[in-house]
Amino acid sequence: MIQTPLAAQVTQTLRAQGGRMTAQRRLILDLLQESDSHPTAEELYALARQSDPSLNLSTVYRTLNWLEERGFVSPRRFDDNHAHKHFDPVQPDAGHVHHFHCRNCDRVIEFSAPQVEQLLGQIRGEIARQHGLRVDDAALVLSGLCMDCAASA
Amino acid sequence: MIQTPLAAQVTQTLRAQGGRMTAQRRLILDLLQESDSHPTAEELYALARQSDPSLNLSTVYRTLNWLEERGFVSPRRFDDNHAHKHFDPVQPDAGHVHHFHCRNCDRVIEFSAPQVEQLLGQIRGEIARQHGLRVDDAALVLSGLCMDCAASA
DNA sequence: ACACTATTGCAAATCGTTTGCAATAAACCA
DNA sequence: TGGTTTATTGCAAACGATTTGCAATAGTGT
Repeated sequence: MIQTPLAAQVTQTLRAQGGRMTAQRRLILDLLQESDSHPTAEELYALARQSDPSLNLSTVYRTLNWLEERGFVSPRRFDDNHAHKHFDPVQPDAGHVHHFHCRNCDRVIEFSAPQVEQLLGQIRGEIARQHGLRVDDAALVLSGLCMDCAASA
Repeated sequence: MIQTPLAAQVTQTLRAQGGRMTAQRRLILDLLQESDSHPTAEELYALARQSDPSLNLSTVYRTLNWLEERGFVSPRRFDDNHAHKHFDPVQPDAGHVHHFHCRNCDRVIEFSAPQVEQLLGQIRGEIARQHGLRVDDAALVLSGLCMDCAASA
């Protein structure tokens, strides 16, 4: 059986923990890996049902939570209002990535910017000292219109 | 009647739009203005009920939404998981503010960092060109432990 | 003071997500 | 290969945060 890298890695972890690789999980994993815009559970569910109409939404959520607990995806909310989580497949090798969120179509685009890393290094220390905080993480989120939405506007 | 700046401003807008300044709204506005850590609706509700036990949670939500629609507060989610909105009173004069979120006590601390503004100026153009995006806004969120939580850890 | 209608409290609905449970099906073993 | 074990599924019901319909209440301009 051909496996996408993600599915292969997950299968290993699964085996090691007495878990089982099911058709549903494989489907969800493959869709997650293909997708470039970090999908929400609903989006993944809609896609998955094209291949397996009997798949249940709660299975999608359970799979995503399982993946999250083991560090294979990380959830993010981009919309401050009625917000659903987007699931971001984690590439262990890639450094810190930042995100752009299209406020029209809800699509998410990843980018990395070395200058940002550098600045964050400074800022973190400075802010930490100034306010007495312990800064563990920094996320930069840009928002606006993606290429497609900008074109059709 | 003594009015906090926020309440005064809101009253003006209210009048201009045929709205009414009620005791509930005044209470919520004053608490919002006093509070330094951007409170959630529930937090505001709990505080407000100390003065007015008959206040209803839906009134808090309605007031916050009304304020949001007119640009007096802006909602933000900091926790990527089970997340509630925090409401951030908007100071028209202050420039772009960024946020620190304590992952232990959920407190939010504002800060401004001119260097970030500067960098964003560069990045925005670069990212925009590179990915064909139109970048309208940028938010930097730091997270970790606030002073109090860091001390007691 | 009166009338007009914006706003309230209440209860029920909503949205995204989670959970209990009995039925199903991977994985391990004879 | 078939049988056993138990992790995983589908379903329906529960969940927490937020929103809504509605009749009762109370600001505001006259």
